[in-house]
Amino acid sequence: MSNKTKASITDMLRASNLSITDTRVKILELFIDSNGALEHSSFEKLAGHSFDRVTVYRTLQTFLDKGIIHSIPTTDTSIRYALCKSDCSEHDHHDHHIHFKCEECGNTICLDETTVPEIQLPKGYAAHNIDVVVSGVCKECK
Amino acid sequence: MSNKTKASITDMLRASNLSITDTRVKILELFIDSNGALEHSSFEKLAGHSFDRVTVYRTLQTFLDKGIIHSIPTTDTSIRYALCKSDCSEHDHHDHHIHFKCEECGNTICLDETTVPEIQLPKGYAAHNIDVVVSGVCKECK
DNA sequence: TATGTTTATGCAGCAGTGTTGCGTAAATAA
DNA sequence: TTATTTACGCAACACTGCTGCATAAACATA
Ligand SMILES: [Zn+2]
Ligand SMILES: [Zn+2]
Ligand SMILES: [Zn+2]
Ligand SMILES: [Zn+2]
Repeated sequence: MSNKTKASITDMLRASNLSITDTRVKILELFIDSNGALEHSSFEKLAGHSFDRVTVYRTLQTFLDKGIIHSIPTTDTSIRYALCKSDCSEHDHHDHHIHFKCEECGNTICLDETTVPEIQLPKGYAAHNIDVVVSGVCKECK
Repeated sequence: MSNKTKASITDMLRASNLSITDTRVKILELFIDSNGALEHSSFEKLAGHSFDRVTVYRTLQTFLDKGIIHSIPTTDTSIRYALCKSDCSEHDHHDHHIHFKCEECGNTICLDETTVPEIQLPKGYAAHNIDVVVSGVCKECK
């Protein structure tokens, strides 16, 4: 982790009116380093048990609220999170990209270059949010 | 539950080479009656604690394996299941419809009349399955 | 830099969820 | 009806997510 990245992490936190704490910086570092979606249990493993489970929960919830990360739906019981790259803010997420889950390596990634297609809903349904999760084989594993 | 439906339930089970047991019949009845997606905890409530939690888990897993039900991704930790209406079979699910989760009533339903759109993936990615979950307000709640 | 106030963290404890092993009961085959 | 196969129920366990509260850390102010 370069000093440059560390500086941008503190900037991110300040921009969301969050105080700079070791846990928050570390979790953001993990997001940046991982370059993909992380599930909850990953943080404890990756961070080497250096902070409490409860703190991780609260930190992720805070990041979600502030529009720093977004959650990705899964068909298992874990929730995955990834950094918001567009300019999301508090109560105003607008990540409109597709998520890809590789069946080989298990990684889930944000396909930032994609956009979710227009969905034609039956009459009477109003859409607020659309989640598209594609599973298959990623370009590393093919 | 009419006798006619009961007969078709036993047919469903026989078609998948599953023995006819009270639990399996009851769970299929609940699916048919609910007309939507059920999450795990629903079964225990709806069935009035008439069978064990473990049995429910195993039954749902069996139904998933046999292509009788499909799972629907969520951003919470619950998994929702719904009956497959197309002719899915063991190891060969091909439900290509959109799922809708209502933010008002909380219900999740299969929009059987819809089809998932073509998704343009970046080079190197191979898609096996596409899940589209739209959240918003359903036609009952608007 | 030192001090007071606000905020985040860690811990203990709890409820809910999902899994495994094993003996018993039920369903199917004969 | 009996034998064999399969499913069920129970006990026990691990994991997950949450809450309250005391303490520690971060921030604002002087
Ligand atoms: Zn992969
Ligand atoms: Zn994403
Ligand atoms: Zn509704
Ligand atoms: Zn469906």
